[in-house]
Amino acid sequence: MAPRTAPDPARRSERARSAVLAAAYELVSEVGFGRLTIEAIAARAGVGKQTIYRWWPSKGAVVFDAFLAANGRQDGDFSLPDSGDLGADLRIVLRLSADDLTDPTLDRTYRAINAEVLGDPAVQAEYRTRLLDPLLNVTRDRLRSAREAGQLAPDTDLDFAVELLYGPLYYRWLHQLGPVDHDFTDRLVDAVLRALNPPAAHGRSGA
Amino acid sequence: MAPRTAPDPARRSERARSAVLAAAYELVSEVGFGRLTIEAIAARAGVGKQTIYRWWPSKGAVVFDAFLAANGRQDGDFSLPDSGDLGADLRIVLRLSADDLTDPTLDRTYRAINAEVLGDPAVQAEYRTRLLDPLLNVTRDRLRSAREAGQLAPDTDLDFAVELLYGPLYYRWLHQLGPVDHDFTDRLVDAVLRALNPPAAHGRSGA
Amino acid sequence: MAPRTAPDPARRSERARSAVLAAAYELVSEVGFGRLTIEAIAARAGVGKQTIYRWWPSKGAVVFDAFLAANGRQDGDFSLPDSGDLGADLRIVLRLSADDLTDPTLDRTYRAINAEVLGDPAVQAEYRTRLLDPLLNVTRDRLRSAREAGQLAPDTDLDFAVELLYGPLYYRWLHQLGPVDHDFTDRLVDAVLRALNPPAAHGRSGA
Amino acid sequence: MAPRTAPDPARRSERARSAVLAAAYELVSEVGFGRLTIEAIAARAGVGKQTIYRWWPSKGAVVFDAFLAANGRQDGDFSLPDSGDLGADLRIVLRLSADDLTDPTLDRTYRAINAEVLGDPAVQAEYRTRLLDPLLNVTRDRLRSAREAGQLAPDTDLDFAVELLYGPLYYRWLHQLGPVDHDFTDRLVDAVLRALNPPAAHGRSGA
DNA sequence: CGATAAGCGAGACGGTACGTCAAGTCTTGTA
DNA sequence: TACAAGACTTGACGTACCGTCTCGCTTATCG
Repeated sequence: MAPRTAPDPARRSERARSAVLAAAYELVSEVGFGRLTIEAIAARAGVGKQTIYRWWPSKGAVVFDAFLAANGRQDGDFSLPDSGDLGADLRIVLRLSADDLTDPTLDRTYRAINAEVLGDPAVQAEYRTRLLDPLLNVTRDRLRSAREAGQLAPDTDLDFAVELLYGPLYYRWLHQLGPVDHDFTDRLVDAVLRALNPPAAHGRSGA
Repeated sequence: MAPRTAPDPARRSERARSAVLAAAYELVSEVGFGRLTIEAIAARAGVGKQTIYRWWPSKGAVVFDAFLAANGRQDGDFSLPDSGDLGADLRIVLRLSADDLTDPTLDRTYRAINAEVLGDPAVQAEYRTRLLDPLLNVTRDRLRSAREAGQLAPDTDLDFAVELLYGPLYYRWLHQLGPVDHDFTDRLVDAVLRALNPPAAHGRSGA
Repeated sequence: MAPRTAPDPARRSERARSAVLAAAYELVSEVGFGRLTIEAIAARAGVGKQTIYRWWPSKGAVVFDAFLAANGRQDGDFSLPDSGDLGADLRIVLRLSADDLTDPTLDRTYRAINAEVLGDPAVQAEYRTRLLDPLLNVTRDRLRSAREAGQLAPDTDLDFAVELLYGPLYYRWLHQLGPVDHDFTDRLVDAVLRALNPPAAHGRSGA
Repeated sequence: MAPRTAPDPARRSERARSAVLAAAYELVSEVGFGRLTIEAIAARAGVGKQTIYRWWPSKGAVVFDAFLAANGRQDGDFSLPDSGDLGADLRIVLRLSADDLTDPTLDRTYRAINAEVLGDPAVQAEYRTRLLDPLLNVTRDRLRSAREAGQLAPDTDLDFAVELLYGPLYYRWLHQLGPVDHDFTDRLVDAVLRALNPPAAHGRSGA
C-alpha cells in the first residue's frame, strides 16, 4: 500500500555508505556544517546524490552518523570506572570530556552538531538518544552506585547532579569563558560533590 | 585603506533600519533561523535587499541586532538587587532568566542566536560583549558584594561561581533535559551556595 | 580540456528546450529584446533558470534559436527558383524578403536580432552562418548559374552583386527610409541588373 | 500646475554637461554600449547621477549627444563637393564614409548607436534627423545638381539612388561581408552610376 | 541459470535564495 | 535652485544547492 517503496537494507552498498560518512566527516571539519552541502558530500564520496537521499533523511543525519562512525560511540560500549572513589572516577570522565572538547577537529565538529541541535528538534532527538543520553546515563549510574554505597545522601537527585556536573563544563566550552582544562574539571568535580553533600556530612568523601 | 567604500552612517535611514529589525524579529520567531531568508526580511520590511547587505554583514548579525533592539539590553542598565540576602537575590535573577528561556518566542530566538554563536566566532564575540558578559558581570558583582560582606569565603573564585550558576541552567534548557522552572532554579541556587560555602562552612570560611 | 564540465546533450529535455524557445519567441515580440529577461522566459516556459543557462550562452542565443526554430531555416532546405529568367527569379526572392521584413512580428524580432548582432561579435557570427549566409549563398548560386548561361558578364563579381541586391533593401528597412514593398524590390532588381550588365549588353534583360 | 518642475536650462552647468559627454564618449568606446552604465558615466564625469537624469531622457540620448559633440555634425555645416564630375564627387564622399566606418573607435560607437536605433523608435527618429538625413540630403542635392546638368535622366528617383549608394556600403560594414575600403566604394559608385545610366546611356540620357 | 528488479553513478530538471549590479528616485548638504 | 554625493526601492542578474526525476549499468536474488 505504501506508494513509496522503502529501500531494501540488504542490498545497501557498504562501499557507498562508508564513502559518504568519510566524505561528510572530512568536509564538516573542513568547511563547517553551515557551508557543507549534500552535493559536495556526494561528489567527494563518488556517489550519486540519490544514494544519500535514499538512506538519510537530512544533512544533519549524515553528519551525525559520520560523527558516530568516526568516534565509535554507536555501540554503547563505554562506561565509567568504579574504583570506589567517586571523586576520582568523576575526575577521570570529566577530564576525558574536556580533552575531547579541546581537540581542534572534535571542537569544530561538536560545535557544528550543537548548532544543528539548536535549530532542528529532530536532530536534537537523535543527539539525545545517540550521544548525550549514553554519557549522562553512565554518569548517573556511577552516582547511583555511590549513593547506594552511602557516599551520597539517599535522596540525592541524580538527574540534577548530572546537570550540575556537565552544565558548567559545557557552558565554559561553548561560550569560551575560560580554558577547558583538567584544573577546571577537577575543581568542578569538587564543587559538585560539595553541593551534593549535606552540611552535616562532615567526614566526607574528600576526607 | 578600506577597499570597499564604507556607507555613511549619517545618511542611514532610520525607517529602513527599524523596519528590518522588526521584520527579522517577527520572522525568526515565526519560521526559525534556519528557514529565515534575507529576501523575506527585505520583503516584510518593505526594504531593498541591498539595504540589508549595506548595513549588516550576515543574516546572523541582523537577527542579533533585532534581538537586542527588541530586548533592550544594549544600554547595560540592568543590575541585580542587593537585599543583603545573597540566596534570595540570586533566586530572583535565575527565575527571571528561566522565565525568558521559557517564553516561546524568546526560546526560539535564543536558540537561533546560540546556533549562530556556535558557527561564527564573530557573532560569538558580539554575543559575549552585548548579551552574555553584561549578565555575568552583574551576577559577579553581586557575588563580590556578598564576599565583601563575609557571606562567601574571601578566596571564592567569582568567575567560577558564575559558571556554576548559569551552566546547569543553560545546559538543561539547551538540551531539554527537564523543565526550566522556578523549582529548578531555586534548587540550583541552593546547590551552588552549598558548593561555595563548604559544609563546615563556619569553621572553613572563618579559617 | 574543457574546464567547465559540459552538459550531456543526450540527456537534454526536449520538453524544456521547446518550451524555452516558444516562450522566448512570444516574449521578444511582446516586449522587445531590450525588455526581455531570462527570468521571464524561464517563468513563461515553466522552466528553471539554470536550464536556460545550461544550454544557451546568452539571451541573444536563446532568441536566436527561437527565431530559427520558428522560421525553419535551420535545415538549409530553401533555394531560389531557376526559371531561366534571372530577373524574374530575383524579383520573387526579394519580394519574399520584403514580405518577411514587413510582417509586424518578424519585423520586431528581426530588429531585436540585428541589434544583438551589432553588439556582440559572437551573435553576429552565428547570425552569419545560420541565417544570412544561407540566403546570400542561394542568391549567389542563382547568379552564378545566370553567369554560366551567359546572361551575366563572365567576370561578374557575385559577392558584390549580392550586396548590391540586399544592401538597399536592408538599408531602407532598417532606417525606415520608405515602404518596403514589391514596387521597391522590383525596381531594385532592375537597377542591379542594369549595374551588372556591361554597357554593350544592348538587347537584353530589360527588353 | 505641473507637479514636476522642469529644469531651468539657463542654470545648467556647462562644466557638468561637457564632462558627461566626454565621459560617455570615452566609455562607450571602451566597454561598448551594452556594458555602459549611467553610474559609470556619472562617476567618470564627477557628476551626480541626478544631473544626468535631469538633462537626458535615456542612456541612448547621452551617448548620442556625446557622439554628435565629438564628431561635430550638429551644425549641418557639411556638404558635398561639386566638381562637375559626379562620379568623382561621389567617390570622395563614399571614401570618407568608409574611412569613418573603419576607424576602430567610430566603428564601435556607430554600432552602439545603430543597435539603439534598432531597439528604440525615439532614438531612431533622432538618429534620422540629426545624423542620417543630413548625409542623405547633401548626397541627394549633389545628385539633383547632376540631374539638372543632364548627367542623369530627368526622371531619376533621387531617393532611390541614394539608397542604392549607401545601402550596400552599410550592409557590408554591418554584417562584415568584406573589407570596407576605397576599392569597394569606388566599385560601388561605378555600379550605381551604371544602374542609373542604362547601357544605351547616350541615347537615353540625351533624350 | 538466465531474467529481472534493485541499488548505484551520473546528472538534468523545476525551484528558491543567494549576493551583486544597476536602474531611476529621493534626500541632504554646499555654493 | 542646480549641483555632488550617495542611500533608497526595485528588479534582474548569473550561481549554488535543494530534493526529485530519469537514465544506463552493475549486481545478486529468485523463478
